Amino acid sequence: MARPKDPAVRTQLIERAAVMLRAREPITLRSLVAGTGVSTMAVYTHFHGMDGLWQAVRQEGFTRLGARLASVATSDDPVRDLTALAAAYLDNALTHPDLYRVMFDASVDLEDLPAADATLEHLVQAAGRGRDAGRVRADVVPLDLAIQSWAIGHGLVSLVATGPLPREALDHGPLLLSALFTACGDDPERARASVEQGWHRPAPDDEVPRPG
Amino acid sequence: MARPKDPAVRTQLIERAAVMLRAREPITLRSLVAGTGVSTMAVYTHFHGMDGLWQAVRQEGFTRLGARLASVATSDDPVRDLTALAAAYLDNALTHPDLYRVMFDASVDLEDLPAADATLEHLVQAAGRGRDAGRVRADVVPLDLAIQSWAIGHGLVSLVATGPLPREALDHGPLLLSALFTACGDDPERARASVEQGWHRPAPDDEVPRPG
DNA sequence: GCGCTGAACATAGCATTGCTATGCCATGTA
DNA sequence: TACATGGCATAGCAATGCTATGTTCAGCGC
Repeated sequence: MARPKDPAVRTQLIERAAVMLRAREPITLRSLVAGTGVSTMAVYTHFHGMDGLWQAVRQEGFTRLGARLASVATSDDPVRDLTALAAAYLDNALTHPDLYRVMFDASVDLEDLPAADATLEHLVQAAGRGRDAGRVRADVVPLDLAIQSWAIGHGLVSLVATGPLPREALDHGPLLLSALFTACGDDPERARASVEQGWHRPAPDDEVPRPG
Repeated sequence: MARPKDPAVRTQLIERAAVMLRAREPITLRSLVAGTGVSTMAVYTHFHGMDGLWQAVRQEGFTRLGARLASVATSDDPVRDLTALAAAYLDNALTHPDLYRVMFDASVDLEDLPAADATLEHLVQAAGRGRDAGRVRADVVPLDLAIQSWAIGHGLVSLVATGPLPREALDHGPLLLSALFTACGDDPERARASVEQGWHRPAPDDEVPRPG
């Protein structure tokens, strides 16, 4: 009955926005559609304006983060796994700092909550396995432990990626995590060993040439 | 030799920007100077443009945060004090969420680093007293403990103030802090008691009517 | 198979944005 | 008191997000 939207246009614009974000190019309505062959109106048919585009970009950021976390293999050591998830979280944020900032800097509106929850779910699963394995006390709610791990990871990486702390501050991660796991009932030395196994120093930023 | 700048204009503009930020009004060059009696050029003579204004607003945010932290009384229990500083940090961020976002959301440029360091210094002092009092091990570097406390506080409050977590997530603060202090050598029960004394539930947001 | 409907898309123009060029004038110095 | 210098006001610029209007093309009834 009418001409259908081209889904490729939507993904193309999101992808291009992500690329421009990474290249530190300012993302304006006109610069976004320049070179794509579509006009500015496409942004309005697909996203209802620039706000909707940013929301879609945030969604894409959470999707990629979810994929990154899903790629973390689960082992028979849930504490190690939870640490590895936190490390992957940091790594993702440092690899895509601009995308990460868009995800969390702007006020997260209600539309984004499910995406954020899906991210958290990965941590909740690992925390649950930690409880099942007896590594943390039975009265520890997996969601709580997940949130606590998230707060540590987010606090560290946001102070480093877009904040005042130098990159070395990330080295505080293992101590903070093992402190948390110990407080939740794990044996201190065992927690420390698991964290050391799961932790890996985040990779340095990809070098992206600035425009101009 | 020439007409001196009026310092009152500068503080007036910063103050007005903070008020507008709090009222969630969009801060534009023209809306900022509207009603002040000064023209748009004042922003350029005093701040060299809007970027400089935002920088000054960030500076003001750090200044107020520093004043808030300075108002935290020191006691004979450094662990309690460090907790109270963290609680004051959260309280400040929740009382001025928009100012807090401006402080940390935008890339912190080099000009802002001294202000951020001054904030951190309050925590470093308390951490140092904690070490002097033997509450944490002698090999714990005060700066490290301060950064770790900061990461916990910032992670929690930024996920709550401008992020996806509900306000109740702040209740994880005591556990995270006491876990940290315990990991740094304090007696677990003693740490828990000190944290409980220093912690106070942040006050709810001031109700500010939205424009329009 | 054909014309109609209606949504996707292109074009053009709007108000508003941050910024700059220019002129005026107050103020400290000589 | 005359001058020079920099703060401040005015006006206008390019660029921004958005909307009004026109054009085109996919899908349905006959």
